[in-house]
Amino acid sequence: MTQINNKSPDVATFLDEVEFRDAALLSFVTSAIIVPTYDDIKREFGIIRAEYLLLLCLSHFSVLTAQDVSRLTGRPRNSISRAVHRMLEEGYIKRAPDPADGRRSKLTIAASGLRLHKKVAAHMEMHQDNILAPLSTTERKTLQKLLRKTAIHASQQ
Amino acid sequence: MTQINNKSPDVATFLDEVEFRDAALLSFVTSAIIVPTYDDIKREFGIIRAEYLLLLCLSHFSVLTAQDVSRLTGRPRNSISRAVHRMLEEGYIKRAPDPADGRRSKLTIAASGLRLHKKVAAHMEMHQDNILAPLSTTERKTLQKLLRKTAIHASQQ
DNA sequence: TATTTATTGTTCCAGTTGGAACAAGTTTGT
DNA sequence: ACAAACTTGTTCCAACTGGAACAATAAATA
Repeated sequence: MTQINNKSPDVATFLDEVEFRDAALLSFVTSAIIVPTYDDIKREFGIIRAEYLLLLCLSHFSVLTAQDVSRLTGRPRNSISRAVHRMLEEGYIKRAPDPADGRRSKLTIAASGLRLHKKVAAHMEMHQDNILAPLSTTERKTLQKLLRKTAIHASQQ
Repeated sequence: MTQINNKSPDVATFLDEVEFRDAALLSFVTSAIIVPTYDDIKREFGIIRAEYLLLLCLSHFSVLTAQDVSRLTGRPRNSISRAVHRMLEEGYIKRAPDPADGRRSKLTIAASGLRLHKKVAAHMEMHQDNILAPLSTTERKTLQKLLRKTAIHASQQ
C-alpha cells in the first residue's frame, strides 16, 4: 500500500496498483472524455444526458420507439420517456402513433434536433481527440480495433 | 442513415456510424463492465458508487483526506462527505483529526472495509474478464498499454 | 501583525435518477 | 374465442446528485 507523506496522492499510482486495472483504465479514460462533454452541453444547450442520447440515437436511425432508445442506450424507459417529452417541447424531435401497434409511438428527429446533434458531436470529438492525443494514428487505430471487437462481443451477450 | 424495418436496431450498427467512434466504444465497453458491477454491489452489500470509491481509494493509500478522495475519484466533495459519514457508521473506515491542520481529518480503512473491498474487487474483475474475454493475452496487454499511456497524459492535464 | 485570500468539510436545496406500479394494447396458449 | 402473459409508455416516489453557500481553519500578503 502506498504511503502518503503530506503530498497529494496521484491517479497514476492508483491505476498501477488497482486490482481491476483494465476496468479502472477504461473508466478513467472514458470519464475524461465524457464528463467534460456533458458539462459543456448542459451549460451551452441546456440539455441533459438522456436527452442527448435520444437525439444521438435518432440521428443514426430514421425511426425508433422509446423502447428502442432505451435498449440502445441502456437507460431505463422512464428516463427516455421524460427525455422524449422535453425534446418534443423543444421541437427537436417528432412523434407519431404507430398504426401497426397501438402501444408504440414512432419517433423521428427534426431538422433543429439534427443541427443540435452536430454541434454536440463536435464537442465530443474535440474532447475525444484531446484525451487521445498522446496516441499515434496507428495506436489509435489499434485501440479502436480492440475496443470494437470487445464491444461487438458484449452487445451480443 | 440506417433504415429500420420493424426489427430492433442494433448497437453494432450504431457504433460503426457514430461521429465520435472512439468515445462511443470506450463508453460502451466501460459501461458493460462497470454498470453490472455497481448493480451487484448495491444489491449484495448495500453500498453505492461514491461509498465504494472511498473504500477503493483507502485500500490503496494508507491515509487520505476527504479532499484527496474527491480529487482521486473526480466526485464532488459533498458526495465524498456523505460517503465518509455512512462508511464511518458501518465501521468500514476510521477518522482522526489531523493535528497539523485543523480543517482536515485523516481517513483510514478498517479491516472490515478492506475485506469488503476485496469482495467488490472480485466482482469487478469477474465482469471485466467476462467483457474482455474476446481479446487474446497479447491484445489485452496492448489495450492496457494504450489506455495507460492515455490515462497518464490525461491525469497530468 | 492585521487583513485578505484560499482550503476543508458540511449542510441545504433544486434537479436528476431509476425501481415499481399502472393502464392500454398485443401476443401466446388453450 | 378467451384468459393469461407480455410489451409499451407513463406516473409516482424515494433515493441519489452536485452546485452553492457556509463556518472553521490555514496561508498569503501588505
